[in-house]
Amino acid sequence: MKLTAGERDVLRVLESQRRTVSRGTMLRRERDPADGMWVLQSGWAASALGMPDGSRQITKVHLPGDVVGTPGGALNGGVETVSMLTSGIVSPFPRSVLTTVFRDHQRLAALFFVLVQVERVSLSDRIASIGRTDARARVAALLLDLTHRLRLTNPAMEDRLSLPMTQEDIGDTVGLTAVHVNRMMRALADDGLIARGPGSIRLLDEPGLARISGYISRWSSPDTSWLPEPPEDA
Amino acid sequence: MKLTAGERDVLRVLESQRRTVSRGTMLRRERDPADGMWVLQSGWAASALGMPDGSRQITKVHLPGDVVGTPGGALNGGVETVSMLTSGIVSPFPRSVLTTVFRDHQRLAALFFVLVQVERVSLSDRIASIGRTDARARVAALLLDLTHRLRLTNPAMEDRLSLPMTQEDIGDTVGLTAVHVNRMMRALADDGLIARGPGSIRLLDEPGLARISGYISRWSSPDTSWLPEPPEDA
DNA sequence: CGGTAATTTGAAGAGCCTCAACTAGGGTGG
DNA sequence: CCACCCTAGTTGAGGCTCTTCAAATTACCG
Repeated sequence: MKLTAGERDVLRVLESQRRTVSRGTMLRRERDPADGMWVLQSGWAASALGMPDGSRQITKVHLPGDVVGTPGGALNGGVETVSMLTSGIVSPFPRSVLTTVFRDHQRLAALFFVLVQVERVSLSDRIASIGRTDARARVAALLLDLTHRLRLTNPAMEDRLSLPMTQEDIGDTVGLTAVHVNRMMRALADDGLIARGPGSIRLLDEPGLARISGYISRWSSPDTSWLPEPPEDA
Repeated sequence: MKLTAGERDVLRVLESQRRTVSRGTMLRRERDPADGMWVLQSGWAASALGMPDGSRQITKVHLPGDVVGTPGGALNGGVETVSMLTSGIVSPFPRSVLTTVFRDHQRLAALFFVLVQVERVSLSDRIASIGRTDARARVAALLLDLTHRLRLTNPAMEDRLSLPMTQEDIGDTVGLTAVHVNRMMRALADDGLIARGPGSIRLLDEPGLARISGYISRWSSPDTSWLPEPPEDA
């Protein structure tokens, strides 16, 4: 789909401001007032909920190119803690831009709608993974999910996944303890499904991983046939 | 927030068609072509994913008034199976209406965007519940969630929750077996947190339920301050 | 090169599942 | 009108998965 000049202008505004953030930086804390979203230019981030007992659940791992903190665009209270898993660069996506988009760039607005739907499906898949599959399958599903998403922006990527998450992070994402994540990674390696290096993992048998995890790639191009026509450019 | 005459017209079109459906009816199956969404006029429905081993995970329980099958509005393939938990009435929400809304009713489009964000937050909460709390807490959180949502449309509702889900349904929602759901309901009753009747439940101690489940009500009114102005009516 | 964070491994126990049997209700057909 | 059946709920026993706690090893960073 080709963007019009006007649409490109809007998106370019978003990249005008860039903020370098280090690992562990919290872009927003739960209950903070929500003032907008971010575009993650580089680095990995995570949205997480804190539990009363002190543990946390990562609800979404954000990769470069993702729009981060989308609930902050539309909802008042900050619902999730957004923090950097690695150092990186973020561009603020203020609410005012969202207003402009919905007012003047209908097609772009519809695209954002699609974007959130894709996120929604992704969350549904994680619920199914955590709720109905065992530990090994959950870890496998996460590895496949990250790999497929990274391939979208880097088609050259092969079977090597550079994974800047600690086993604690992984556990917080798939609902396991770090200790058990460690055992499951070992199990996957013992079964020849993956090979582990420092800070990276090779997926030796993607069909095998998909089989044990029930993973289905949903990252094909979404439907854009229903989008309204963009307004004429000046 | 007051809707304009034009906006009301669009929404009224959605209610023009009504289809009566019985319990168990599948509005859409996974992988079916997705042709749109529905407005659930009455009855309860569920969106679910089927797992390779034959089990299923309910990703969302839909109550009267909900827009059901939102991914089908924006995405091509049907990703979830949508089925009726009770008999009820649904109104089709075809994609073409979504196109119209985004083209001619910017503020309404933004409202839909907010709606999906609310859904997204709800899914995040369930992930945290399933991933990081024990069985009793998960059941308690579900009961509270349903109660709070029903109160939005029926403020007169007190502590009695009419619950037309089987224990199997509940288990599929919170990631447990029906057998264990049964034990947890009994435990909640033994602790004086709930009282069980046939087809309904009384929440005797909502603060207590909230405490053990870590449940936080997010169903306060969403932020609408950022919405663009609606177009002038003719 | 020292100190801290992250990973790894073991042992024991808790939580949830599986299997199985039994009960209660609600509808249907004889 | 009752016998029957099918679904849903209930309860018990045993086992497996995952957690917890603890300690040792390795990697990383200043």
